[in-house]
Amino acid sequence: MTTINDIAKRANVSRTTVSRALNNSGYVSEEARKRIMKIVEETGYMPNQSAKSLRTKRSGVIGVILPRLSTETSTRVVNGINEVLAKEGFQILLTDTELDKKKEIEYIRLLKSRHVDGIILLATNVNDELIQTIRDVDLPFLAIGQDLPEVTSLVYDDYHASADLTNMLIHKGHHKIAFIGVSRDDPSVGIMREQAFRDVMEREGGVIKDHWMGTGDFSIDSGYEEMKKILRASGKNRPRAVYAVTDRMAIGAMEYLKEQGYRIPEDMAVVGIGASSLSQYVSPSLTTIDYFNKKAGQQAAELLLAKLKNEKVEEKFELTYRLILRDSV
Amino acid sequence: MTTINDIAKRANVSRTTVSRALNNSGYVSEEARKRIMKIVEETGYMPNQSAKSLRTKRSGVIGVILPRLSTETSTRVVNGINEVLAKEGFQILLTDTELDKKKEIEYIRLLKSRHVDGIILLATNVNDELIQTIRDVDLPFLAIGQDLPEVTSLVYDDYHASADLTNMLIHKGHHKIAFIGVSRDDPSVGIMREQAFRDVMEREGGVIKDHWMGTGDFSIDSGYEEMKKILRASGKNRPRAVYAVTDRMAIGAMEYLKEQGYRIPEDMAVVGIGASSLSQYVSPSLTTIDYFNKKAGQQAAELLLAKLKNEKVEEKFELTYRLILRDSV
DNA sequence: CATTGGCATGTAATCGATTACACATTTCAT
DNA sequence: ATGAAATGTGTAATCGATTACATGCCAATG
Repeated sequence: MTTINDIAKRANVSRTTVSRALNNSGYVSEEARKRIMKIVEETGYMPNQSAKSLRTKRSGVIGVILPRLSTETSTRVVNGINEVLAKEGFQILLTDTELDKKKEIEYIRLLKSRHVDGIILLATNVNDELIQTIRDVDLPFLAIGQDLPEVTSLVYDDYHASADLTNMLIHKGHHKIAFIGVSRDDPSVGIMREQAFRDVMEREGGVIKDHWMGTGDFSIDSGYEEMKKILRASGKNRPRAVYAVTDRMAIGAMEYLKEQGYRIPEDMAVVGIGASSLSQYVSPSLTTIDYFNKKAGQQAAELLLAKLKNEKVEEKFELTYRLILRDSV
Repeated sequence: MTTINDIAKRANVSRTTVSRALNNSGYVSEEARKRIMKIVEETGYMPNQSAKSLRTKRSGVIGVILPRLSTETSTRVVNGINEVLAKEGFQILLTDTELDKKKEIEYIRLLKSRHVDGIILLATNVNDELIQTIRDVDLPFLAIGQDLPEVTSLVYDDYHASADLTNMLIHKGHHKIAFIGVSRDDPSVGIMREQAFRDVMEREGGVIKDHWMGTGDFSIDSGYEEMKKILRASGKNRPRAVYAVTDRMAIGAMEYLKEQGYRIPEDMAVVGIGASSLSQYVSPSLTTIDYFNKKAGQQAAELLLAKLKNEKVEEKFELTYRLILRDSV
């Protein structure tokens, strides 16, 4: 492996000059610069990033913490992040918490020790230890998906998105709507979306029944199972629509409905949230809400870059969404 | 930021002893060890990885190079890789070439300069400069998806998978099969799959016509467009089945067929490759081939770990696959 | 009792970069 | 002509860890 010293020797200068030439800092004669660059070309020399990072305290690496590596949402966000960061010469150090809150905290520390320049967290929950850890590591930090106090957060407007979706159902004539949510550990998905649903239903005179309210775990299977439970518990007085807080659960619900011979949307309307690629190609195509995840990733990366340049950035950002009306309603 | 020196001072030992305690190397008295560990706990000290890596030449980071961050195949593979590596305390440094061959090479060098311990490349093409670069960086290296000479490669058995799929179509009574492939830049997908198709068709008396052979670009849209072209060019004597080399293109083709009122599979059978989650939920569900991408990722990671431990590993590995028969045939 | 070897710890070199500071030379304004 | 400013280069310290080598102690061995 060639080092800066090798280059210096071959170019007959000190390594100081090589460093200056490479980083465009200080004065270097045109002559020396050319000589150095030529040798750099020839040898394919690349500065050792560990050494550089040790000295400068910057690594050109951004840590990204995901709840799950294999969901479309995560992938899209990472894609957006990467697009922006790669352009600026940053790399992504990826970690996957597998939805484990302990790991979330552990990884924040780990990334710090790995000298990342900043961290983007796709947050799924909010708790004091997490906030404390983020404060401790004292790095440019960005959260996506949950509103973390005193942390720059990009949040989806879950409340209004959910309210719009519910409203739409009601205005299409559905008053009896089943709901498939998730655990309240996840404030955005588990609480906000449900709250908006309940608020709108109440305001607009919809019918809410306890046994029409299911709780899944984000998976397609859980959507299927919850739908089954709801219909079995309902008997004759069944809901005429079902609102699942994620596309995957909505698609699970659709599967069960189709199996049981219900026609969608005539017998039962179905809606989800997320605009997954699945939602577009299932039959009938699923009405859903697009959260523009990729754009969220891009914006997060841009904000992080601004922070790295010591620009002041606001603390809260609300992301936009779009209702996509399709054939399932 | 606390360093090893801070710990040493507070524990009244030299940093050598702290290092030994932390790495379980050499002798450390039980007493000293306890004192050190206690302070480490209290301060939440984590060794600076840049310094460590500079000295030891190992970073605990594995570079992963993807052709595209946002495909299901990539995601599954990365997921498998991460599962295995995380367990061993490795992190993933992610790069996305956006299908650019230049970047592929650039990133290999970059990862080297970042001191990664090894590289896993999801390869999409094979060329001399690539091989040369891999040889140059001289790192534990693993390729997935293409057979790179003199590089440990995990390859999908594209030829036999494609042959099986074609055979299946023929034995279901389809002799007139359209084919939607991709550019020959990609040996595995662009050449092997087509070659197997042609070989089987010839052997089994299938009908191949030039205007039944399309070339897409992996996207759903391109599947749609190619299907349109093929049917328009065919007139009355149209194919009775279409084999697209990826699920996404198959789904695009299905979209067009459905739009035009063809019944699947009665009027036209459709098959793809990849076992995407889409394939399961489109209507009718798509017959496809599962390449077990996640397992491929796991195996790649395991092999890389073996290499890191200086174990000898073979150069070529053939991955298994599974034909999934669904309703589109 | 002298010697050997295990245990515990410390000193200082080292990894490969950046950078404060010093020094020499050239340029330029007054 | 002269001092100040600009230009070009080098010396050596530094970042935070690991590790070869040295040293001292103590118990066991013959």
